[in-house]
Amino acid sequence: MKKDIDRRLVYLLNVGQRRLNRWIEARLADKGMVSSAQAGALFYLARQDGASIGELAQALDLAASAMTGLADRMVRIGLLERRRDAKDGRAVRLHLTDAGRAALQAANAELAPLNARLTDGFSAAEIDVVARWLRSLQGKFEPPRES
Amino acid sequence: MKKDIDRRLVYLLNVGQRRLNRWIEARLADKGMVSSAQAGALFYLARQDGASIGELAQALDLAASAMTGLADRMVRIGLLERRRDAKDGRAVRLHLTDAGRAALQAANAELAPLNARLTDGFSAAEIDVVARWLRSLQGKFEPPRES
DNA sequence: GCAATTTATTTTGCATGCGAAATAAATACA
DNA sequence: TGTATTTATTTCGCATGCAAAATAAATTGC
Repeated sequence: MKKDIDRRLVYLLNVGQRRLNRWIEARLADKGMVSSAQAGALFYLARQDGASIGELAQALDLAASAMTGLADRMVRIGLLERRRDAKDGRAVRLHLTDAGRAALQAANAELAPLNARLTDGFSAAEIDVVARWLRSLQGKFEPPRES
Repeated sequence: MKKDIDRRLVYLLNVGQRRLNRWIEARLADKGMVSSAQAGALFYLARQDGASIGELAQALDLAASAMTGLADRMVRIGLLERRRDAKDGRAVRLHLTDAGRAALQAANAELAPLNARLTDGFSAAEIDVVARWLRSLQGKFEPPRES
């Protein structure tokens, strides 16, 4: 296990994230619900209905092309509606459908206990450290600028 | 931002992991190197050459089918060799090729400063908390048993 | 010894995410 | 005004990862 030292955090982060995601997916899929990525989009649209692809991509830290695909699938299964922006013909605005709102409620309910589980066994101070570390990654591993 | 409270850690973990991964990929890809997932397999095989698909899947916390695919691609580009186990005809043992060993060295060198960057700005005690938290996810979000 | 079961891996089909190149609409500027 | 550039999104091809079903080689139990 000694050789792992240099990649310990990378490894733990990778595995942790994947484990959590798998767990969420399994939990939601059991009940025929929306996936984890889709839930993220629903959560955001709940607050900002009509957000554009670009806005969502930025909020979820996704490449625009990934957001297009995610939106595609969500439109296909009836959770969202695409509407061309009237003022700016390039932009696409996404709107929750009734089914989307229902899915959001369901996912919200199913995932409500999640945060408690994530913080279980750690003090508030410790969770602060964890959150600060996770946030620090965003600055440290900024996508390379291309301007 | 208030509504985000319930998913803050999920979100930070997701974004943090993806940022880090993107950064690593970009760094390695620039120099025509191996991907992040492939580097993980190389690292493991460096210590356990001849490990089976199953052993690697377990070590990297991947589904067996994902490991098959990863090995496929690595064999295809000449980093690994597949050899049927002589004693157990079901098992496949993976071996580093010379190209694989070279790629490992290169990736090792390129990623050496990574751990320092990951811990930068945090005390050893804080990093311990982070590591403990990340490890705790593995127990809390264990894949559902099916026995 | 051999049918039933277990174990290791593969195949298939899909979602997610990325980067690079292509489109299309708006804006700048000459 | 009309061309050049910028901006928003999409398309394409690919890697990664998962779950479920299929294969194939051991192993168990009788």
